[in-house]
Amino acid sequence: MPMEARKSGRPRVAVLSRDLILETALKLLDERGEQGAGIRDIARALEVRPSALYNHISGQDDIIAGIRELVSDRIDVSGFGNLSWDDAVRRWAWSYRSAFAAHPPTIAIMVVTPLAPKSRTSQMYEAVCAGLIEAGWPEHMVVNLIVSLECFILGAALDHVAPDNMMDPGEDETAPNFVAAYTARASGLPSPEARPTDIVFEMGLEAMLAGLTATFQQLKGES
Amino acid sequence: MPMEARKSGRPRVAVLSRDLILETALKLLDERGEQGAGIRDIARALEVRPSALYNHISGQDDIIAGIRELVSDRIDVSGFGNLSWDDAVRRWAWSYRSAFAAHPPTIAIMVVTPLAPKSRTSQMYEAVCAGLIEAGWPEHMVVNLIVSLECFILGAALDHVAPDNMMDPGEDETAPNFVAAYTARASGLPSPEARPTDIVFEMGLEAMLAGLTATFQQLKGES
DNA sequence: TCGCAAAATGAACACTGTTCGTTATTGTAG
DNA sequence: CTACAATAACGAACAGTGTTCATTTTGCGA
Repeated sequence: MPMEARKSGRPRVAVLSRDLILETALKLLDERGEQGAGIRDIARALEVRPSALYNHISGQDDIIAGIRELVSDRIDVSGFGNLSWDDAVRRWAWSYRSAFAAHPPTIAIMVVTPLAPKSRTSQMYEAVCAGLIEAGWPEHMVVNLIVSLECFILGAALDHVAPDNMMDPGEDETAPNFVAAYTARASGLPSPEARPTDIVFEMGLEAMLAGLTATFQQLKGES
Repeated sequence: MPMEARKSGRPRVAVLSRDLILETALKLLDERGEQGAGIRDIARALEVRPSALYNHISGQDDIIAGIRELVSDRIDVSGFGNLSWDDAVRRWAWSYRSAFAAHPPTIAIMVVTPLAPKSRTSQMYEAVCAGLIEAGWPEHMVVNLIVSLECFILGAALDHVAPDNMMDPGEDETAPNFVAAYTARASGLPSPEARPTDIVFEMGLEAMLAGLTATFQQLKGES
């Protein structure tokens, strides 16, 4: 750990690598959120100059795409092939939400960044596809099913990082039904430390799975 | 429309207003997307200096929050009180997705920005709450129901602005099921110009509504 | 050993959102 | 009507962002 200024020129021992940069970025995201994980923050944490990072990554978008890969590793696909398809989806969905809720910036980028072939994210999709096809879902429906679940999951991940009271209507006398419903919601929580976002996620996921299960049984009934 | 440089000091006729700034920002977002709608872009479009905007808005976050209000106006709540609750939700959800898909930046901010009392967004929630409560949904469940639908809608809005081929696995031989499912999806489109995101949205929404309808009927059966 | 490539620092760029001083005009109170 | 405070524009500059490119130093392969 050098206490003096590092010399210009190639170091004797490599200081940086792509993986190190990505792991540092993810760590900063975890600790400080989006605002504390910029190029300069990462460079400072690694005790190099910001421009040194560009020898290993092409830019900030590259960092975010790499973080996405790291986060994808946290998505639990172990249920597919071992549990019923809907239980496997439950496990996948909860772990998926949890993985991305910790890193909101990756959500917007993930939705917009083309998938790199042979990436970890690609392998995650492979496991889910294989599980659903094996369970009996028609091939042409599987990707749509995954994406629609993902829409819900990613929206829910964003919801999970928002403050719990951000939808509080206060004492708005122009919105009496909204106020009453919001108040009633708080008194309907199973326990004081329960997060509303967990209730929302379970409600939405179970509704989707119930609907998909009905579709699935209809398809089985037709064949 | 002055052809010469505007003088320093208060103008004889007001040049700016909060509404004008917000409408211009929304227009730029529509035309150029997020990258073409910054403070300097708005100022340039209105032929003033960037700092002049700060007499009417507190900052960029304020602009985005204002845009959110304008976009909320485009959400169609007319079905509530006039249609069955699930048909009203369908109309709301499709218009909601459409309104926000055009302005991705507002999604991230909306999820994180506390709701201002008596705002248009608040009125939108009031209409939805009133409709669902009138239809018979228990008060304590209504907000959770709305938020879970919103999670899906906002995720789907993000999905809708992404390129259609961003999930293309190409010829990845390590992901055969994924490749097969992706290929089969393309051949399963109802028409060549159909957007996959519309299929996804309908599939997910209908699944959620089917599940919620089952829950609703269960609640009615219990009472 | 030599030459080229890699990887670090250094210097600077273009751009962002924002603050605050100056200028010119309006609005309000006496 | 006058004086002063408030308003709203421009001007100048700030702090911060991601990035490029030149220079320096070292590793690696032939």
